[in-house]
Amino acid sequence: MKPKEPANLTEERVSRILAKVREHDFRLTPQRLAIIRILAESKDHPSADEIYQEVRALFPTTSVATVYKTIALLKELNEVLELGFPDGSNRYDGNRPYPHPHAICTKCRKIMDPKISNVEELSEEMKKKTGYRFSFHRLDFFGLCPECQKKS
Amino acid sequence: MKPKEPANLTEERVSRILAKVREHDFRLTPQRLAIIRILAESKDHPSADEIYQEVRALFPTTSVATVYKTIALLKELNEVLELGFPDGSNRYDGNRPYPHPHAICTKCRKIMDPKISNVEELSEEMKKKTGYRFSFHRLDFFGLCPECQKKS
DNA sequence: CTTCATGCAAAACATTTGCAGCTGG
DNA sequence: CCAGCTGCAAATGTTTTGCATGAAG
Repeated sequence: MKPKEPANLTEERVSRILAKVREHDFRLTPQRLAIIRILAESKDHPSADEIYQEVRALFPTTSVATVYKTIALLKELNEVLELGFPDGSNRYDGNRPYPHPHAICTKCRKIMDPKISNVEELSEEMKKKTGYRFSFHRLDFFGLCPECQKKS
Repeated sequence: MKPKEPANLTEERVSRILAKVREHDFRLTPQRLAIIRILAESKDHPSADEIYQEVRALFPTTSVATVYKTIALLKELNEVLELGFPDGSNRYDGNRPYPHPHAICTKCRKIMDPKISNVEELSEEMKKKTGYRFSFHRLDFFGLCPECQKKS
């Protein structure tokens, strides 16, 4: 049993995203609302297909295209973070849509988002050494999660 | 004009990789040798397709499959680093096959590899907070390179 | 010689696109 | 009402796979 976050946190996320959607004059369809809700509720970085399956449970005629288009919309509004992997699998984080470090299990694919200190320092150092002007970053650590360590 | 690395550095990489290929009893075909050489010579993180085009110039009958199989082989031997992106494009680094930070231009796609300090500290902090046992990481900063900043 | 690698084409996947019809505001 | 969204299916782009032929050791 995973301890559920208080509902009001989810609701806060949902209404923040809805506000932004309206603010940009995008339409609020039932499918979009469902996808937004799924992303705001999930703590486990779902894939596009997982989102698709969940929406289907509510709106059986929904197509993958709509899921991808909605995700694209949310990316544009900076309200979802896309985590793409070399094997083609994408995972989405609708709760922390800004760059942050991930701990990713290479066996069960579980992703954790601990808060850690001063990635900004590194960014500053990179900027000085390269002359680039950075707008975002990606920091992932790969290995075995505690459960998978026990099993191996 | 980019200053060419001394040829012996490339040769060092090539023979290190060749040694490892032989050591693991994999065959040394002309195609593999060509791909290894391309990776060792390149300073610019080529894509699979770019490697394919280069090999084709030398061995016109070479297939993409061979390129991918050879890359897979080199990944297995830890002699190439694969950088996958959400859009499906992959880039390869045959010179620094261990995790290291990248500065990636979001416009022209140029990649730089500056050496920066203490990513290990972050790794340690992540380990303490998550209980994961990490084996590698990925750290990329995205933004505009100096040239693209001027143009914009 | 024998096994492994190659090359071709087809398959596999995730994502995108074109378009007719539907619907939110 | 009508611009924008949906759903379907076909297209896309990249990587993988099956299998007959060829070459490394």
